[in-house]
Amino acid sequence: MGHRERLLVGARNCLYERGYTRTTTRDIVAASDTNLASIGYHFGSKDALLTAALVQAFEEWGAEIDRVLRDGTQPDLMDRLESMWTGLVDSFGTHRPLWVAGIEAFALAEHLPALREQLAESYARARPALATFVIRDGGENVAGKTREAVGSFLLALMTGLTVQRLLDPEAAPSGHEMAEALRLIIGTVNDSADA
Amino acid sequence: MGHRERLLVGARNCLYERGYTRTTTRDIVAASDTNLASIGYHFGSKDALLTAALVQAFEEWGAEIDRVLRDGTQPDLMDRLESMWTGLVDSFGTHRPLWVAGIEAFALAEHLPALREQLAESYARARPALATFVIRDGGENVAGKTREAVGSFLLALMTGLTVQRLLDPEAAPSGHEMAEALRLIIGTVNDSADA
DNA sequence: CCACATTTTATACAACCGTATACATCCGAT
DNA sequence: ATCGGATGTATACGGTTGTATAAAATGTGG
Repeated sequence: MGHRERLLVGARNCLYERGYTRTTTRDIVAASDTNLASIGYHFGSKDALLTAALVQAFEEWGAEIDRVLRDGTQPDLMDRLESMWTGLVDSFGTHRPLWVAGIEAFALAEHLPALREQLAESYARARPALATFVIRDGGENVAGKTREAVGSFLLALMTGLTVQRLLDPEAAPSGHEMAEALRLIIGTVNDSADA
Repeated sequence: MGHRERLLVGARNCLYERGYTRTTTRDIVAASDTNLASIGYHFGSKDALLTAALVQAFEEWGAEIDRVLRDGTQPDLMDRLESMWTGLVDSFGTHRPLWVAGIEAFALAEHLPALREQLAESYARARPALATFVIRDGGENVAGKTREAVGSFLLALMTGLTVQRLLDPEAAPSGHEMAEALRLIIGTVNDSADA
Protein backbone atom coordinates (compact mmCIF):
# COMPACT_ATOMS: atom_id res chain seq x y z
CA MET A 1 0.00 0.00 0.00
CA GLY A 2 1.48 3.32 -1.08
CA HIS A 3 1.87 6.28 1.14
CA ARG A 4 -1.02 7.99 -0.55
CA GLU A 5 -3.56 5.47 0.68
CA ARG A 6 -1.85 5.20 4.05
CA LEU A 7 -2.15 8.94 4.48
CA LEU A 8 -5.84 8.85 3.65
CA VAL A 9 -6.73 6.20 6.20
CA GLY A 10 -4.48 7.82 8.79
CA ALA A 11 -6.12 11.17 8.23
CA ARG A 12 -9.55 9.57 8.45
CA ASN A 13 -8.69 7.97 11.76
CA CYS A 14 -7.46 11.31 13.06
CA LEU A 15 -10.74 12.81 11.90
CA TYR A 16 -12.63 10.34 14.01
CA GLU A 17 -10.42 10.59 17.05
CA ARG A 18 -9.45 14.24 17.14
CA GLY A 19 -11.68 16.02 14.69
CA TYR A 20 -10.70 18.12 11.71
CA THR A 21 -9.32 21.23 13.33
CA ARG A 22 -7.39 19.47 16.05
CA THR A 23 -5.37 17.17 13.83
CA THR A 24 -1.93 18.34 12.80
CA THR A 25 0.31 17.17 10.03
CA ARG A 26 2.40 15.31 12.55
CA ASP A 27 -0.65 13.55 13.94
CA ILE A 28 -1.46 12.25 10.51
CA VAL A 29 2.10 11.15 9.89
CA ALA A 30 2.12 9.25 13.17
CA ALA A 31 -1.24 7.64 12.44
CA SER A 32 -0.24 6.59 8.95
CA ASP A 33 3.39 5.68 9.58
CA THR A 34 4.67 7.89 6.79
CA ASN A 35 6.54 11.17 6.94
CA LEU A 36 5.86 14.87 6.78
CA ALA A 37 6.94 15.55 3.25
CA SER A 38 4.70 12.88 1.77
CA ILE A 39 1.66 15.01 2.58
CA GLY A 40 2.90 17.81 0.39
CA TYR A 41 3.98 15.43 -2.31
CA HIS A 42 0.72 13.51 -2.62
CA PHE A 43 -1.85 16.13 -1.68
CA GLY A 44 -0.16 19.49 -1.93
CA SER A 45 -1.25 20.61 1.49
CA LYS A 46 -2.59 19.33 4.77
CA ASP A 47 -5.98 20.90 4.11
CA ALA A 48 -6.31 19.14 0.79
CA LEU A 49 -5.52 15.80 2.40
CA LEU A 50 -7.88 16.37 5.29
CA THR A 51 -10.66 17.47 2.99
CA ALA A 52 -10.20 14.37 0.85
CA ALA A 53 -10.32 12.24 3.98
CA LEU A 54 -13.42 14.07 5.17
CA VAL A 55 -15.16 13.44 1.89
CA GLN A 56 -14.34 9.74 2.27
CA ALA A 57 -15.66 9.79 5.81
CA PHE A 58 -18.82 11.45 4.66
CA GLU A 59 -19.32 8.82 1.99
CA GLU A 60 -18.88 6.17 4.62
CA TRP A 61 -21.47 8.04 6.64
CA GLY A 62 -23.87 7.99 3.73
CA ALA A 63 -23.31 4.26 3.28
CA GLU A 64 -24.10 3.71 6.94
CA ILE A 65 -27.34 5.64 6.53
CA ASP A 66 -28.24 3.59 3.49
CA ARG A 67 -27.62 0.45 5.44
CA VAL A 68 -29.91 1.63 8.22
CA LEU A 69 -32.61 2.71 5.80
CA ARG A 70 -32.59 -0.55 3.94
CA ASP A 71 -34.09 -2.28 6.96
CA GLY A 72 -37.34 -0.33 6.74
CA THR A 73 -39.51 -2.77 4.81
CA GLN A 74 -42.63 -2.83 6.96
CA PRO A 75 -45.87 -2.30 5.02
CA ASP A 76 -47.26 0.18 7.54
CA LEU A 77 -45.77 3.66 7.31
CA MET A 78 -45.61 4.28 11.05
CA ASP A 79 -43.84 0.98 11.59
CA ARG A 80 -41.43 1.83 8.85
CA LEU A 81 -40.64 5.21 10.36
CA GLU A 82 -40.19 3.79 13.81
CA SER A 83 -37.80 1.11 12.62
CA MET A 84 -35.87 3.75 10.71
CA TRP A 85 -35.45 5.86 13.83
CA THR A 86 -34.49 2.98 16.06
CA GLY A 87 -32.05 1.90 13.37
CA LEU A 88 -30.48 5.33 13.46
CA VAL A 89 -30.27 5.34 17.23
CA ASP A 90 -28.59 1.95 17.16
CA SER A 91 -26.11 3.21 14.64
CA PHE A 92 -25.22 6.13 16.89
CA GLY A 93 -24.18 3.62 19.48
CA THR A 94 -22.00 1.54 17.21
CA HIS A 95 -20.61 4.19 14.88
CA ARG A 96 -20.48 7.28 17.05
CA PRO A 97 -17.28 8.81 15.59
CA LEU A 98 -18.83 8.59 12.17
CA TRP A 99 -21.81 10.66 13.24
CA VAL A 100 -19.66 13.13 15.14
CA ALA A 101 -17.55 13.66 12.04
CA GLY A 102 -20.73 14.22 10.07
CA ILE A 103 -21.85 17.00 12.39
CA GLU A 104 -18.43 18.59 12.38
CA ALA A 105 -18.56 18.57 8.61
CA PHE A 106 -21.63 20.79 8.70
CA ALA A 107 -19.83 23.38 10.76
CA LEU A 108 -16.72 23.22 8.58
CA ALA A 109 -18.76 23.60 5.43
CA GLU A 110 -19.34 27.23 6.25
CA HIS A 111 -15.68 28.03 5.63
CA LEU A 112 -14.81 25.31 3.09
CA PRO A 113 -16.89 25.92 -0.05
CA ALA A 114 -15.74 22.71 -1.73
CA LEU A 115 -16.88 20.66 1.22
CA ARG A 116 -20.14 22.53 1.39
CA GLU A 117 -20.96 21.63 -2.20
CA GLN A 118 -20.17 18.02 -1.50
CA LEU A 119 -22.48 17.94 1.50
CA ALA A 120 -25.24 19.80 -0.32
CA GLU A 121 -25.02 17.25 -3.09
CA SER A 122 -25.26 14.37 -0.64
CA TYR A 123 -28.32 15.96 0.85
CA ALA A 124 -29.84 16.46 -2.57
CA ARG A 125 -29.40 12.75 -3.24
CA ALA A 126 -30.75 11.78 0.16
CA ARG A 127 -34.03 13.68 -0.21
CA PRO A 128 -35.65 11.55 -2.93
CA ALA A 129 -34.37 8.39 -1.29
CA LEU A 130 -36.01 9.35 1.96
CA ALA A 131 -39.17 10.49 0.22
CA THR A 132 -39.78 7.00 -1.18
CA PHE A 133 -39.74 5.90 2.41
CA VAL A 134 -43.12 7.57 2.79
CA ILE A 135 -44.45 7.63 -0.75
CA ARG A 136 -44.45 3.99 -1.73
CA ASP A 137 -46.93 3.31 -4.49
CA GLY A 138 -49.75 5.31 -5.90
CA GLY A 139 -47.46 8.26 -5.45
CA GLU A 140 -47.29 9.16 -9.11
CA ASN A 141 -49.78 11.92 -8.55
CA VAL A 142 -47.68 13.52 -5.82
CA ALA A 143 -46.10 16.71 -7.10
CA GLY A 144 -42.31 16.72 -7.35
CA LYS A 145 -42.09 19.66 -4.99
CA THR A 146 -44.10 17.88 -2.35
CA ARG A 147 -42.03 14.76 -2.79
CA GLU A 148 -38.89 16.78 -2.27
CA ALA A 149 -40.41 18.43 0.78
CA VAL A 150 -41.15 15.07 2.37
CA GLY A 151 -37.54 14.10 1.84
CA SER A 152 -36.39 17.33 3.44
CA PHE A 153 -38.72 16.76 6.35
CA LEU A 154 -37.42 13.29 7.12
CA LEU A 155 -33.85 14.42 6.55
CA ALA A 156 -34.32 17.23 9.04
CA LEU A 157 -35.66 14.81 11.60
CA MET A 158 -32.68 12.57 11.05
CA THR A 159 -30.11 15.32 11.44
CA GLY A 160 -31.88 16.76 14.45
CA LEU A 161 -32.08 13.37 16.09
CA THR A 162 -28.37 12.93 15.52
CA VAL A 163 -27.52 16.20 17.23
CA GLN A 164 -29.64 15.39 20.25
CA ARG A 165 -28.04 11.98 20.53
CA LEU A 166 -24.58 13.48 20.47
CA LEU A 167 -25.33 16.20 22.99
CA ASP A 168 -27.15 14.09 25.54
CA PRO A 169 -27.93 10.43 24.82
CA GLU A 170 -29.97 10.17 28.01
CA ALA A 171 -32.37 12.96 27.16
CA ALA A 172 -32.55 12.27 23.45
CA PRO A 173 -35.64 10.45 22.25
CA SER A 174 -35.64 6.78 21.32
CA GLY A 175 -36.98 5.63 17.99
CA HIS A 176 -40.18 4.56 19.68
CA GLU A 177 -40.60 7.97 21.32
CA MET A 178 -40.14 9.69 18.00
CA ALA A 179 -42.94 7.58 16.58
CA GLU A 180 -45.10 8.29 19.60
CA ALA A 181 -44.57 12.01 19.19
CA LEU A 182 -45.58 11.85 15.56
CA ARG A 183 -48.68 9.85 16.48
CA LEU A 184 -49.70 12.47 19.01
CA ILE A 185 -49.21 15.28 16.52
CA ILE A 186 -51.27 13.42 13.94
CA GLY A 187 -53.98 12.79 16.49
CA THR A 188 -54.11 16.45 17.44
CA VAL A 189 -54.32 17.59 13.85
CA ASN A 190 -57.05 15.06 13.13
CA ASP A 191 -59.04 16.15 16.17
CA SER A 192 -58.97 19.79 15.22
CA ALA A 193 -59.99 18.84 11.68
CA ASP A 194 -62.99 16.94 13.00
CA ALA A 195 -64.13 19.86 15.11
CA MET B 1 -16.33 50.14 28.82
CA GLY B 2 -13.58 48.06 30.39
CA HIS B 3 -11.39 45.73 28.45
CA ARG B 4 -13.19 42.73 29.84
CA GLU B 5 -16.42 43.60 28.10
CA ARG B 6 -14.60 44.76 24.99
CA LEU B 7 -12.87 41.40 24.78
CA LEU B 8 -16.16 39.56 25.09
CA VAL B 9 -17.88 41.42 22.27
CA GLY B 10 -14.75 41.22 20.14
CA ALA B 11 -14.51 37.49 20.71
CA ARG B 12 -18.18 37.11 19.90
CA ASN B 13 -17.76 38.99 16.64
CA CYS B 14 -14.82 36.77 15.75
CA LEU B 15 -17.00 33.78 16.55
CA TYR B 16 -19.52 34.98 14.02
CA GLU B 17 -17.04 35.94 11.35
CA ARG B 18 -14.32 33.33 11.64
CA GLY B 19 -15.70 30.62 13.88
CA TYR B 20 -14.25 29.26 17.09
CA THR B 21 -11.23 27.37 15.89
CA ARG B 22 -10.10 29.92 13.35
CA THR B 23 -9.93 32.88 15.67
CA THR B 24 -6.59 33.62 17.24
CA THR B 25 -5.74 35.76 20.21
CA ARG B 26 -4.54 38.46 17.86
CA ASP B 27 -7.82 38.39 15.97
CA ILE B 28 -9.70 39.05 19.17
CA VAL B 29 -7.33 41.82 20.16
CA ALA B 30 -7.79 43.48 16.79
CA ALA B 31 -11.57 43.11 16.94
CA SER B 32 -11.81 44.49 20.45
CA ASP B 33 -9.11 47.15 20.25
CA THR B 34 -7.32 45.88 23.31
CA ASN B 35 -4.02 44.06 23.65
CA LEU B 36 -2.71 40.55 23.96
CA ALA B 37 -1.98 40.51 27.66
CA SER B 38 -5.47 41.60 28.64
CA ILE B 39 -6.81 38.21 27.58
CA GLY B 40 -4.65 36.44 30.10
CA TYR B 41 -5.40 39.01 32.76
CA HIS B 42 -9.19 38.92 32.48
CA PHE B 43 -9.86 35.36 31.41
CA GLY B 44 -6.73 33.38 32.10
CA SER B 45 -6.56 31.90 28.67
CA LYS B 46 -7.85 32.31 25.16
CA ASP B 47 -10.00 29.23 25.45
CA ALA B 48 -11.69 30.49 28.57
CA LEU B 49 -12.50 33.78 26.85
CA LEU B 50 -13.75 32.12 23.72
CA THR B 51 -15.90 29.69 25.66
CA ALA B 52 -17.44 32.54 27.64
CA ALA B 53 -18.16 34.33 24.38
CA LEU B 54 -19.64 31.18 22.90
CA VAL B 55 -21.97 30.77 25.85
CA GLN B 56 -23.10 34.36 25.35
CA ALA B 57 -23.64 33.71 21.67
CA PHE B 58 -25.64 30.62 22.46
CA GLU B 59 -27.84 32.55 24.86
CA GLU B 60 -28.41 35.12 22.16
CA TRP B 61 -29.31 32.24 19.88
CA GLY B 62 -31.84 30.96 22.40
CA ALA B 63 -33.36 34.41 22.70
CA GLU B 64 -33.71 34.58 18.95
CA ILE B 65 -35.51 31.24 18.93
CA ASP B 66 -37.83 32.42 21.70
CA ARG B 67 -38.60 35.51 19.69
CA VAL B 68 -39.48 33.40 16.66
CA LEU B 69 -41.59 30.99 18.67
CA ARG B 70 -43.57 33.74 20.36
CA ASP B 71 -45.23 34.57 17.05
CA GLY B 72 -47.01 31.23 16.82
CA THR B 73 -50.42 32.12 18.26
CA GLN B 74 -52.74 30.67 15.63
CA PRO B 75 -55.51 28.48 17.01
CA ASP B 76 -55.00 25.76 14.42
CA LEU B 77 -52.00 23.53 15.05
CA MET B 78 -50.92 23.24 11.42
CA ASP B 79 -51.04 27.00 11.03
CA ARG B 80 -49.01 27.37 14.19
CA LEU B 81 -46.36 24.95 12.97
CA GLU B 82 -46.14 26.55 9.58
CA SER B 83 -45.69 30.02 11.03
CA MET B 84 -43.03 28.65 13.34
CA TRP B 85 -41.09 27.20 10.44
CA THR B 86 -41.38 30.27 8.26
CA GLY B 87 -40.31 32.32 11.27
CA LEU B 88 -37.21 30.17 11.58
CA VAL B 89 -36.42 30.46 7.89
CA ASP B 90 -36.77 34.23 8.08
CA SER B 91 -34.43 34.29 11.03
CA PHE B 92 -31.82 32.35 9.08
CA GLY B 93 -31.81 35.15 6.56
CA THR B 94 -31.39 37.95 9.05
CA HIS B 95 -29.24 36.29 11.71
CA ARG B 96 -27.21 33.80 9.73
CA PRO B 97 -23.97 34.06 11.71
CA LEU B 98 -25.92 33.31 14.86
CA TRP B 99 -27.21 30.04 13.43
CA VAL B 100 -23.84 29.09 12.04
CA ALA B 101 -22.28 29.59 15.44
CA GLY B 102 -24.99 27.41 16.90
CA ILE B 103 -24.13 24.55 14.58
CA GLU B 104 -20.44 24.93 15.21
CA ALA B 105 -21.17 24.73 18.90
CA PHE B 106 -22.59 21.24 18.41
CA ALA B 107 -19.39 20.05 16.81
CA LEU B 108 -17.23 21.71 19.46
CA ALA B 109 -19.27 20.19 22.26
CA GLU B 110 -17.77 16.81 21.51
CA HIS B 111 -14.38 17.97 22.75
CA LEU B 112 -15.47 20.63 25.27
CA PRO B 113 -17.44 18.92 28.04
CA ALA B 114 -18.40 22.18 29.75
CA LEU B 115 -19.91 23.47 26.54
CA ARG B 116 -21.66 20.21 25.93
CA GLU B 117 -23.42 20.41 29.29
CA GLN B 118 -24.48 23.96 28.53
CA LEU B 119 -25.99 22.93 25.22
CA ALA B 120 -27.65 19.86 26.67
CA GLU B 121 -29.23 22.05 29.30
CA SER B 122 -30.51 24.49 26.72
CA TYR B 123 -32.03 21.61 24.82
CA ALA B 124 -33.61 20.26 27.98
CA ARG B 125 -35.25 23.63 28.54
CA ALA B 126 -36.34 23.92 24.94
CA ARG B 127 -38.19 20.61 24.84
CA PRO B 128 -41.10 21.46 27.16
CA ALA B 129 -41.38 24.91 25.62
CA LEU B 130 -41.73 23.38 22.18
CA ALA B 131 -44.10 20.71 23.44
CA THR B 132 -46.63 23.31 24.55
CA PHE B 133 -46.57 24.44 20.96
CA VAL B 134 -48.50 21.31 20.12
CA ILE B 135 -50.19 20.40 23.39
CA ARG B 136 -52.21 23.49 24.17
CA ASP B 137 -55.12 22.68 26.42
CA GLY B 138 -56.72 19.48 27.51
CA GLY B 139 -53.19 18.13 27.54
CA GLU B 140 -53.20 17.27 31.21
CA ASN B 141 -53.80 13.65 30.35
CA VAL B 142 -50.75 13.48 28.11
CA ALA B 143 -47.98 11.53 29.78
CA GLY B 144 -44.82 13.42 30.65
CA LYS B 145 -42.72 11.12 28.50
CA THR B 146 -44.88 11.74 25.48
CA ARG B 147 -44.82 15.45 26.12
CA GLU B 148 -41.03 15.35 26.23
CA ALA B 149 -40.97 13.31 23.04
CA VAL B 150 -43.06 15.86 21.21
CA GLY B 151 -40.60 18.53 22.27
CA SER B 152 -37.71 16.42 21.03
CA PHE B 153 -39.49 15.84 17.76
CA LEU B 154 -40.04 19.51 17.06
CA LEU B 155 -36.55 20.35 18.26
CA ALA B 156 -35.09 17.82 15.86
CA LEU B 157 -37.05 19.32 13.00
CA MET B 158 -35.76 22.75 13.93
CA THR B 159 -32.13 21.70 14.09
CA GLY B 160 -32.38 19.71 10.90
CA LEU B 161 -34.03 22.59 9.10
CA THR B 162 -31.21 24.84 10.24
CA VAL B 163 -28.54 22.55 8.85
CA GLN B 164 -30.25 22.29 5.49
CA ARG B 165 -30.60 26.07 5.32
CA LEU B 166 -26.92 26.52 6.01
CA LEU B 167 -25.76 23.92 3.52
CA ASP B 168 -27.96 24.95 0.62
CA PRO B 169 -30.60 27.65 1.04
CA GLU B 170 -31.92 26.97 -2.46
CA ALA B 171 -32.65 23.31 -1.88
CA ALA B 172 -33.76 23.66 1.72
CA PRO B 173 -37.50 23.58 2.31
CA SER B 174 -39.54 26.68 3.08
CA GLY B 175 -41.81 26.81 6.08
CA HIS B 176 -44.77 26.17 3.82
CA GLU B 177 -43.11 23.12 2.29
CA MET B 178 -42.38 21.71 5.73
CA ALA B 179 -46.07 22.03 6.55
CA GLU B 180 -47.02 20.46 3.26
CA ALA B 181 -44.72 17.52 3.92
CA LEU B 182 -46.27 16.97 7.33
CA ARG B 183 -49.74 17.14 5.81
CA LEU B 184 -48.84 14.48 3.27
CA ILE B 185 -47.40 12.20 5.94
CA ILE B 186 -50.54 12.64 8.04
CA GLY B 187 -52.70 11.90 5.04
CA THR B 188 -50.78 8.73 4.26
CA VAL B 189 -50.97 7.49 7.83
CA ASN B 190 -54.70 8.23 7.94
CA ASP B 191 -55.32 6.42 4.66
CA SER B 192 -53.55 3.27 5.78
CA ALA B 193 -55.48 3.41 9.06
CA ASP B 194 -58.77 3.57 7.14
CA ALA B 195 -57.89 0.57 5.03
C1' DC C 1 22.69 -2.48 -16.45
C1' DC C 2 21.72 1.94 -17.02
C1' DA C 3 19.30 6.29 -17.57
C1' DC C 4 15.20 8.37 -15.86
C1' DA C 5 10.96 9.35 -13.60
C1' DT C 6 8.56 8.48 -9.44
C1' DT C 7 8.30 8.11 -4.76
C1' DT C 8 10.15 8.31 -0.03
C1' DT C 9 12.96 10.42 3.56
C1' DA C 10 15.46 13.64 6.56
C1' DT C 11 15.83 18.10 7.78
C1' DA C 12 15.41 23.05 7.85
C1' DC C 13 12.82 27.22 8.00
C1' DA C 14 9.89 30.91 8.53
C1' DA C 15 5.59 32.13 10.42
C1' DC C 16 2.35 31.98 13.87
C1' DC C 17 0.39 30.87 18.14
C1' DG C 18 -0.64 31.26 23.22
C1' DT C 19 1.16 32.87 27.26
C1' DA C 20 4.31 34.92 30.71
C1' DT C 21 6.96 38.80 32.29
C1' DA C 22 8.01 43.22 33.50
C1' DC C 23 6.62 47.78 33.38
C1' DA C 24 3.27 51.68 33.03
C1' DT C 25 -1.02 53.79 34.17
C1' DC C 26 -5.19 54.58 36.42
C1' DC C 27 -8.09 55.41 40.41
C1' DG C 28 -10.13 55.31 44.85
C1' DA C 29 -9.15 55.41 49.85
C1' DT C 30 -6.72 57.38 53.45
C1' DA D 1 -0.83 63.95 48.09
C1' DT D 2 0.26 59.38 48.25
C1' DC D 3 -0.07 54.78 48.66
C1' DG D 4 -1.70 50.36 46.86
C1' DG D 5 -4.45 47.49 44.36
C1' DA D 6 -6.52 46.97 39.99
C1' DT D 7 -6.12 47.43 35.24
C1' DG D 8 -3.75 48.31 30.89
C1' DT D 9 0.42 47.74 27.77
C1' DA D 10 4.74 46.40 25.22
C1' DT D 11 7.47 42.82 24.30
C1' DA D 12 9.79 38.50 24.33
C1' DC D 13 9.99 33.47 24.49
C1' DG D 14 9.29 28.61 23.73
C1' DG D 15 6.79 25.62 21.18
C1' DT D 16 4.21 24.12 17.37
C1' DT D 17 2.59 24.43 12.87
C1' DG D 18 2.61 23.82 7.74
C1' DT D 19 5.52 23.62 3.99
C1' DA D 20 9.74 23.75 1.11
C1' DT D 21 14.24 21.74 -0.13
C1' DA D 22 17.50 18.59 -1.31
C1' DA D 23 19.02 14.11 -1.08
C1' DA D 24 18.19 9.16 -1.04
C1' DA D 25 15.69 5.17 -2.48
C1' DT D 26 12.77 2.75 -5.41
C1' DG D 27 10.86 1.36 -9.46
C1' DT D 28 10.72 1.07 -14.69
C1' DG D 29 11.44 0.88 -19.60
C1' DG D 30 14.99 0.15 -22.98
